[in-house]
Amino acid sequence: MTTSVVSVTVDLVLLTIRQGALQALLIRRGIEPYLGKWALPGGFVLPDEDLDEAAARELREETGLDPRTGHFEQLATYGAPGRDPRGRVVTIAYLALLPDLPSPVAGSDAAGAAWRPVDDIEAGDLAFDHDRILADGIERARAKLEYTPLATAFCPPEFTVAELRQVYETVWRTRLDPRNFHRKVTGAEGFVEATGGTVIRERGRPAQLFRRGPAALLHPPLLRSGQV
Amino acid sequence: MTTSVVSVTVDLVLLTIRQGALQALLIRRGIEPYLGKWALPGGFVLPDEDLDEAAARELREETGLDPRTGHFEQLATYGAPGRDPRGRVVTIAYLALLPDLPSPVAGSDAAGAAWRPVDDIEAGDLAFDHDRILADGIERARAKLEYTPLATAFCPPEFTVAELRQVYETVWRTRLDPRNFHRKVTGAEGFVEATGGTVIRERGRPAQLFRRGPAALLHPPLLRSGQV
DNA sequence: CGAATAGTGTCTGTGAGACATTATATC
DNA sequence: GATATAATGTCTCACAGACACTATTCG
Repeated sequence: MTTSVVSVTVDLVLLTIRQGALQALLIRRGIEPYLGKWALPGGFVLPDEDLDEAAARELREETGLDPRTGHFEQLATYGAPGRDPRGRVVTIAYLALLPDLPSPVAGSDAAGAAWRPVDDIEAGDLAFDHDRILADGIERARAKLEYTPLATAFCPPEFTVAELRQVYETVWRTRLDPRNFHRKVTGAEGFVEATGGTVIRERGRPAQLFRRGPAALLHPPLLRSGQV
Repeated sequence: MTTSVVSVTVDLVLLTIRQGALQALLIRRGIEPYLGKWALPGGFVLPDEDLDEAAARELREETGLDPRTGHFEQLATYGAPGRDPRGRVVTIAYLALLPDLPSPVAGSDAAGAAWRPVDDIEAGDLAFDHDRILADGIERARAKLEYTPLATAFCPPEFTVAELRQVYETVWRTRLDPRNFHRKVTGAEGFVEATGGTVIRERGRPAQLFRRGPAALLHPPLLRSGQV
């Protein structure tokens, strides 16, 4: 039996909603290969580190965020033989859904880091196979909004129904009926809980504030196929 | 930046339905560590092999099956530092849903291989962290039957609605109403297509034969939460 | 007051689940 | 004939989507 000795990295698809657009955190590479190109943040797994730990450490290093903020999960693993010119590198990609951060890129050690609207990133813009990893992450996020309450991961701890609706509209790139959306969100068991507070964003009637509820799955789900 | 040099393997969660039970293919280990213990089939990734290729090769070696039979997808990656006593081994697990095979374990190179009902496999029965990998695979299969037509992957190329229903009943461990199930399956766009043939399994009215349809997702889905 | 946003109510069509009925085979 | 399985139909309730209407703020 032949063993295959390879390097193992983690790469992060960090998604947030800023300025009404779904955005991903990218870093500008400071070393070869792909020097100067944009790439997903990531790095090598340390010898005594579990994969989740490595991803959480990279998240802290790149954003200063605690992985318990928002949502964090393993996405998929990529290991085509030629994906890194330096040799055999297998990367485990992680997906994080984050609220709009006050200090976007706090403690980044990369040459440069920036949030970029995912619609502005075109095929070939990113180093390695990061185009595909990013696309897979976005698709995972879109699908998960249907059956899980993860849209709340894009929101601050307290949010209004309208803000949650804007998350869905931004991620799915659709328009949703505010009245039906309100009824479905407040009717789905454990999706959101009223905090009792209210807030006025611009003008109009004050909106109730909610926090995320305890449900792990949405019953009934909010389907993209419908028009809500 | 420190690189982490590790070995990379693929492990397979192979699921089928035999004798009315959801069963997984296990091999009895012929070498240390865990000599004599049951484990998931798998092996090292070869130097010039993509991960999917390695998993497909292992599938062929263990079962003689072509990966295009049934359904095949990446499940998740496991890499806790102590999961293999020989050193750092990261494993990418794959999930396959297979029809009941005529020759269960054709060309296996393992000391012994057998289909085992998953309900008979208890915590601690399997080597390494394969208990958890198997559990993750079963849960993935259960969830995917809701929103995708993958139940057909457990069936031969032509099957009856009753056989498809038995797949759902076996995987979900529930009873489904045959009449409502028939209406929902034949009503879901692209789930199944009638071949025109009929067959009599034991006695009773002949059943229509179907093949899998072109749909990748079920609209509307078949939800576990309901009673069908 | 009007404009804007938040939230509730009402109506209609469709699907889920419960279950009756008909169809076609074997014994 | 009886029995078993397949397939269709019927009924009721709940939810989805469309959209009218009320509530509460700012200017």
